[in-house]
Amino acid sequence: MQPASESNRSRRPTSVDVAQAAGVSQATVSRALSGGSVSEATRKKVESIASRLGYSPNLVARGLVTSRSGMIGVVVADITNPFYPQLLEAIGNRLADQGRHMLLQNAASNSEEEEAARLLVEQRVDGIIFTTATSDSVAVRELMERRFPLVLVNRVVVGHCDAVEGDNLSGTAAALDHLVELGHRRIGMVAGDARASTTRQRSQGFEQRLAELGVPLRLDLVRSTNFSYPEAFCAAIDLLSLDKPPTAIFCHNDLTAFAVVNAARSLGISVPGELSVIGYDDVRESSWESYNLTTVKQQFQEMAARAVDLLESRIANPDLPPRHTVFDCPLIIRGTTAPPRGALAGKAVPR
Amino acid sequence: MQPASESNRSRRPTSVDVAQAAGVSQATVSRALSGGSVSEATRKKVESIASRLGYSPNLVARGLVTSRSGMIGVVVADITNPFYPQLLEAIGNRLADQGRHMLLQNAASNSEEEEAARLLVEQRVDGIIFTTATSDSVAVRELMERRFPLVLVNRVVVGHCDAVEGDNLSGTAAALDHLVELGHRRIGMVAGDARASTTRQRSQGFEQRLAELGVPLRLDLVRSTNFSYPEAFCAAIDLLSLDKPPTAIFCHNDLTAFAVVNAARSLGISVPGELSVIGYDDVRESSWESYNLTTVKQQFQEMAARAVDLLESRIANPDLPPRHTVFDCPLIIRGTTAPPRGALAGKAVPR
DNA sequence: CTGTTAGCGCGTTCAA
DNA sequence: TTGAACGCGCTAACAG
Repeated sequence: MQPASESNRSRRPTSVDVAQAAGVSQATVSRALSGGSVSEATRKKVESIASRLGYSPNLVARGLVTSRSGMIGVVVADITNPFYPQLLEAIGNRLADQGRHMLLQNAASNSEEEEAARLLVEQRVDGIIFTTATSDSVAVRELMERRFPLVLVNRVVVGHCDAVEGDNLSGTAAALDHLVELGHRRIGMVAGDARASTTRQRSQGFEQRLAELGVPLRLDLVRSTNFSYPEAFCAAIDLLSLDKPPTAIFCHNDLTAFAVVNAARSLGISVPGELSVIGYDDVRESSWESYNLTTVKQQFQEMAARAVDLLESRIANPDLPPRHTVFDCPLIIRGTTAPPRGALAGKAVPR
Repeated sequence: MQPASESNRSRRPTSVDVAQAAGVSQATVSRALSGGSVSEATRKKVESIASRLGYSPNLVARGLVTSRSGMIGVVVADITNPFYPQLLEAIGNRLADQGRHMLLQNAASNSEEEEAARLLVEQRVDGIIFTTATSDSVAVRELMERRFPLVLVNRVVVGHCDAVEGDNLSGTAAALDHLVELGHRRIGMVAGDARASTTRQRSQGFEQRLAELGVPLRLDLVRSTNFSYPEAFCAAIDLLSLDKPPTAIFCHNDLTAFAVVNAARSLGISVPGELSVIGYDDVRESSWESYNLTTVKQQFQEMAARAVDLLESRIANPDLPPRHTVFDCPLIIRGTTAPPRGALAGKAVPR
């Protein structure tokens, strides 16, 4: 039934095929389809033939010529942490607006990050967004030296590099102000990976603000994690099993805050009755009734948009000076914070 | 300080550069670095020079020759639904094992799905994993006609195509058996998008099993959603505000089950005391204390691994007959299901 | 084992 | 406005 004439069934048509069918040169097809100067008549003809043949340009071949792939690499640390999907959604939307695509790499460890960066470079992405760079990140350092377009989200490293991040010091300060105002004096912390700049800044903000508030820093109430749920859960169990457990715990992200809340519940400790918990990020789940988490908000949309814009301008002009944008981190007070049991709500009773 | 001799600072070295430095032909470099037959001596020499120059092959150029990009496109419906990150993690790991990379596209609507597919094809991915295909998916149909390598995860469409999915009928049946056993008779359902095969199968299983169990199907207790949290939350408020609300609700995924639990809590309705809830997927969050959700488990790891394997073999041999793998969906009983208030735990009291 | 040659599909000169 | 020719960086065939 089918005409035997179509010799190459599964081969995708190329611009040469379109050119032959249209009776023009391949160069004319190229111009017609990408806005070059051609007569209106030939443009019409080429376009109609192209769509009839189901032609779509081969971006690989185009990339080889233009040395621009149209792809942006994005490296995340742990895609199952809800922070990243929500950030990725924002980044992806912004990239799509610009006709770009996202090559995603999950990189849990530093070595995986290097591997991810290598792959992205080999795939000739036009730029990379890192959301995972730790201070000892070899990959980032090497790319910077090569002047490869990249931007760090939620991280900074030594040396100068385009970056967007939240104001971790003031965000942490706001969280502590709230807790101390409520009357808490035994404040614990579930920290993230010490090599991440967010961890360092939030830990520093923690110490600093406690000092300013005249509240003792209790290092025995501080635990390090890798930002993951399981480690935070264990850390919380550990803290809550102390003879004198903290009355409040400040967590370096919402995921670990969830773990702390759940650990408390598993021990029959009520939140916020017996334990106050504060997270960081304000992922969507935090606002849902089951957690109703008091947390420090990161402005996802704005950070993502800014990161993409920074990268875009960096690709267009690699000689720009490094730029660094810091976003506000407002405290969102919800239901996991309350005065400590038996406290008189801090030093002052509101008039 | 720097020698002025390096004329082209920012240009990446090519295999020609390596060849010149090593005093061999470019073809030899290519062979040496990709396991061709060369003498051990020249291989050593080429490798050392390549790493000294910081050479890494241009995968775009390689792709143009081999017409294989090494990339797999993955299309998801809503990356903020925790089901997808957990599936993506598994897919990504499996792909990485095979030296491939993942080009991610978020496609909320059907038109976005077509756009996503078009982009992936233009980028010359070697194959596509769809996790979103609805029955009226034009994109999938077109790709199938072109015999483009693709596999559907958690979905099937009319026509034959490689696919992996859970056993939705038996999974749903197990959920209903559990509810009816507990004594529930007014069972509601928060369904997903009617165009998704999972929705159709789970709805069909719902009707079918209720009939088999002799429990009346109450269509007034059924609501459709787009699988999202906000729609499910509204649907739950709606159902729970009825004069005679359901005593149990079966949800088409965990995300909507979370919404139902939270909606109940926002109305002061206790779960499972006054309302039993069952989800579908068994995402990690379901097992955490705050939800402790009874749910039907999908076997992420296995489904992801199988999907990648199917795609890999399809790429290697496009003429394979279509294959369809169905995974068991065991019921995981946790804390959101209990007998309805005042019930005598079903028809029979165990001996 | 190695060098030479020929493309992969496209964008981009240079002439006409 | 259009066509011919070239080359992006690489792999694969073919000689030697």
